[in-house]
Amino acid sequence: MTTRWLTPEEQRAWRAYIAASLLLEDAIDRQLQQDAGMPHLYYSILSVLSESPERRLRMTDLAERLKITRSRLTYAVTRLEKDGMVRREACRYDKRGSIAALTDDGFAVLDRAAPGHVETVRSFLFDRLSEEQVGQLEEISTAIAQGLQEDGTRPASDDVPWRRRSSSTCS
Amino acid sequence: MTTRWLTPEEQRAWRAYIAASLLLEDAIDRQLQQDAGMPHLYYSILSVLSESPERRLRMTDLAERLKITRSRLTYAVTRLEKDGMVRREACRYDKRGSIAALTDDGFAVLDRAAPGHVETVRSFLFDRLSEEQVGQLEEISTAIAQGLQEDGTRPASDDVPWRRRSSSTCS
DNA sequence: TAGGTTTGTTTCAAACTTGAACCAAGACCG
DNA sequence: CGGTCTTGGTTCAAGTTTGAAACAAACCTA
Repeated sequence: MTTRWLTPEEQRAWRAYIAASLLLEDAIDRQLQQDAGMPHLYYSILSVLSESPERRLRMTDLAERLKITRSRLTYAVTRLEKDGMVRREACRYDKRGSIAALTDDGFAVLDRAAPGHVETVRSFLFDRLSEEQVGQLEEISTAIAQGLQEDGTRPASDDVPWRRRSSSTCS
Repeated sequence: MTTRWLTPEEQRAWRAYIAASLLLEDAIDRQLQQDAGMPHLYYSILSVLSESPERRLRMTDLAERLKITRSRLTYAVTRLEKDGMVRREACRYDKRGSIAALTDDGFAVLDRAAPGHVETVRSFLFDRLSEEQVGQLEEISTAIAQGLQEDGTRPASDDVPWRRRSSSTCS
């Protein structure tokens, strides 16, 4: 099977995409580091928690939503806990489980940083795109994400069709 | 000035984008780590070098093309040099300069890994998009990248309009 | 219900990134 | 020239990420 190389159009799209995503993440990380003292991911953790019922979520569910590994999340939450933004609680129904809960301090920080963050996302992303493009971006991103989740690191193909990990709310 | 929050459409686009970019980078990093023993960025370094005149480039120019900091590049090149993929050479015309040159070994590794890499990019990205969407992705990405480069970490606005760092080829 | 497997989470070492500080070497200017 | 500013690169410490290994609790299943 000979390789199907990228067409010139694909090349251009790919390179532009790489550059844009690098630059964008960088800009957002810098802004949040400045204004909230934490990188984007950490801010996202607070953000997701703040929108969850009772502002708490099990570690695995949190990792799932953020599309990161559990290990990475453990590290991040440990830091956030040290800073008092998050508190870890035991899960009553499953003694293995551990729940991350947003503290009032954490919420306050999020609240203070949110306007600046939104402004940044707006000025670097949405201000540059037409309404149409925003829709296109969503569709493109969704298509990509979907493809990547279906198989993740697919367990040998002789496995069960595919079962989504059920997320027990646990509280 | 009251914050202009993201509209529901923007929210969706933003979240989908974040998820997609995280997942995609992850998948590509894993594939390359597997097949080439190095993360995506390191592979890109070899790739950019391989397309440069004489397969060599000054550190600053390389960093510029890859949209990364010089510090990050220094670290990466040091590793690649240790692995024999790249060689550092002095710059004749500017004694400060240092040039990264792709070695034959480096080229060989690149050559061997390229098909798998392209295949991955294809299957996770381009196979999921229509021809039209590829064009849209390029336009969107270009718009974003452009906005982010113009100002970078803009030096106080009372500065010179903006001058692109000239990239002396130096050899 | 003992033994084996899966699931939820953390731990650990190695690799990588960040940003500020540092050190030359070129560029400028009086 | 001699001082000063800028540019190209590296260094260093602190922070983050990775992936594999370790654990413990829950879940089978015979």
